Amino acid sequence: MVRQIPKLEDVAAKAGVSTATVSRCLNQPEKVVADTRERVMKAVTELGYSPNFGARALASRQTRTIAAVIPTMENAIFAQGLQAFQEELSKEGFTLLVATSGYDLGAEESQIRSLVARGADGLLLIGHDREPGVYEFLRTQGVPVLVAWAYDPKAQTPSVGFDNEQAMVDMARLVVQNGHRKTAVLTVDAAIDDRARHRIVGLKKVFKEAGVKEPEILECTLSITGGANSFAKLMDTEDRPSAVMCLNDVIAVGAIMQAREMGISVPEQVSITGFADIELAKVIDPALTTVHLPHSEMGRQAAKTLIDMARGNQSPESICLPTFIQERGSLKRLN
Amino acid sequence: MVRQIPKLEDVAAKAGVSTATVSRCLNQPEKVVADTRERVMKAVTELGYSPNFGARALASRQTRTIAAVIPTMENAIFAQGLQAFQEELSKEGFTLLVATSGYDLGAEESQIRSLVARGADGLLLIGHDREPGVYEFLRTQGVPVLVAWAYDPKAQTPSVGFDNEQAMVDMARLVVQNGHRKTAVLTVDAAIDDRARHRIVGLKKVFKEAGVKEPEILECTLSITGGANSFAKLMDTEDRPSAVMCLNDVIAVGAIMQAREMGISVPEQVSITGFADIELAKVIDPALTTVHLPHSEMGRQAAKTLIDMARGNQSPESICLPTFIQERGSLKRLN
DNA sequence: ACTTTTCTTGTAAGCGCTTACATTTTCGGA
DNA sequence: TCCGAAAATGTAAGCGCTTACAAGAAAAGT
Repeated sequence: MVRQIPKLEDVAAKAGVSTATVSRCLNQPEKVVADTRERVMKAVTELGYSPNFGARALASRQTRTIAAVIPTMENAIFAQGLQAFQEELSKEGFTLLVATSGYDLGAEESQIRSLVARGADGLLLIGHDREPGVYEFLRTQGVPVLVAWAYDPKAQTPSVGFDNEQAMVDMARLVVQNGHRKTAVLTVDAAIDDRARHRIVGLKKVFKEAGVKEPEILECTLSITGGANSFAKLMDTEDRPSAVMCLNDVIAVGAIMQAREMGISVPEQVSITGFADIELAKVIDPALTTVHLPHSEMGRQAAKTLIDMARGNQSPESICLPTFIQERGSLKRLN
Repeated sequence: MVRQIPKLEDVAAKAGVSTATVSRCLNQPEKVVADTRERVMKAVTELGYSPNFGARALASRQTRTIAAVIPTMENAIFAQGLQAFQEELSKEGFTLLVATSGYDLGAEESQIRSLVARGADGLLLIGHDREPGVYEFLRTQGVPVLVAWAYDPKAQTPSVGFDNEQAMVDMARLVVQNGHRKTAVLTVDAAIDDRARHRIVGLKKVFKEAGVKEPEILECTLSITGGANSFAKLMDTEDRPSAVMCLNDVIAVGAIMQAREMGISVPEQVSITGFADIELAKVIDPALTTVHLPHSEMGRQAAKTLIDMARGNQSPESICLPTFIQERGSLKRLN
């Protein structure tokens, strides 16, 4: 004999009120007089009642669920931000639906569609780059979308992030000021990644202004191994760069490990810089000079903004959070 | 003028069939003759129809959603497993709802309740330790629960994980075989963490068998800083241990960094071991000798089992995955 | 050709909740 | 004490989908 899951009606019967009153107790308690409210809440507790999600979503046309599609959970890049995002959502009574795309635009699109079909009240995406059709789809579905990890006030989609270009300008300046003239860049595939592209724009600008030869740019997969392999290729030349700017901490860590492997000392023989300032950056030896990103703050602000949007705010302000250079030991001043 | 989101009825009208037929096309296409099916699918595409989640959940009493409550996303401990878990779910058409507890039992319980209220078809939890009331609640709600990161065939709740005790037995044996006689253990709060407790049981057993003095056990918070602080305390004595066994890679990394800070060389002056084999373990110098865990496999198997349970399999088999010692450089053989 | 069986499709009754609107109760003021 | 406004509660109509059952069409026997 299966014990039935109690429904609103059961609570109503037990408390001797109508279902409407029970519903009000749960959703707008101030509209119910204290006496009845207590009676109802007692019945709720005794029955162990918990509202049916589907019914609630159907009737109220909202799920109090926010979805996020991130490239990956495996490396720490997005973890801290996502954690803060989730915590903030949770505080506001929202739950988080997560999917990963593995940096594949097609996979991302199908995840987006699936999550939207799941009734997400809002969607968090990383970066602006994706097929226009996706935005079109989202518009017809009426799902609020927010982009994180980027800041572009001109874009259609609001964003909560930081200025990738400026952040890289800062880093490139530091590298140039430290006397580096022959440099190289290790990046992920910039064709499908607006953040990487903006960073590259920023650093090229600096090199141009400073009248320094543009760095060689090498793409690699986003993993320690990817960084290591590309770094090895880079060092396998006569005329080695004195500084390798990695557009991502994970890649930078791969580079440092490969340097160690090859017996190249960092930063004495080659300087290496990162981007993101994740936990790994402090653990690697030498610790990484990198661009510090406001991970948690970004996650929190994104959650707030998205909830705001889910509640009906059509045109939220994009937010640009500050970044700064976290100097550690992997960048050396040239004499 | 807001463009209305199309519903099943609209598709039915456009295709000239009943709503039931459309529903069948979507859910059991083999029950509809090819000709009509094509017509319906065409209408679906043209209208850009996507079923309403709430209505579907209400009518079919399932959400095709699986929830996971993990201690944290910030450090990499659970990330890899969670990623694999999500990927497997996604393959089967399920979506993942995530929440974090911050290693707080109370927070975990409220997250569990919230996720269950969200209509999760199944729930993944880390470790067995929690209030009986939680299990009671889950039972009355009829939500299938699976425990990961542990394996206990005797427990009520099925599990997909590994033998924490045996894994630590292996590590402790190795430490003892390497000639260490004075050792210490750095662990998280074992009172609320069955995994840590089992690991401790395992290592104590080994020391007892070997007739070696039991290690001093020190608790610390689960973070690099936590590990570093406790390690410092440990080293701040006359009679330092020759090996510090950390029940977690994150703590071990903190210990190694602190050792570096204090000018204590690892493993020459003190050996350090970890547990989990996350990315950090390879990055830290010296690389960590640690217990390798089948993160991805565990995530995948957990997803499969949980989906199976959500589909009605009442009593799935618990799964015990193998672990092994990954030797790197942080454990030294004493002469 | 006609009946029986098997497929397809349609009809309509919910699923459990929210909420506009109707009704009843409460309460202050004359 | 009575009246009207305001507050509290109730009534009932959906929300958009699934699915048991009914009905009609096609296939298979006889």
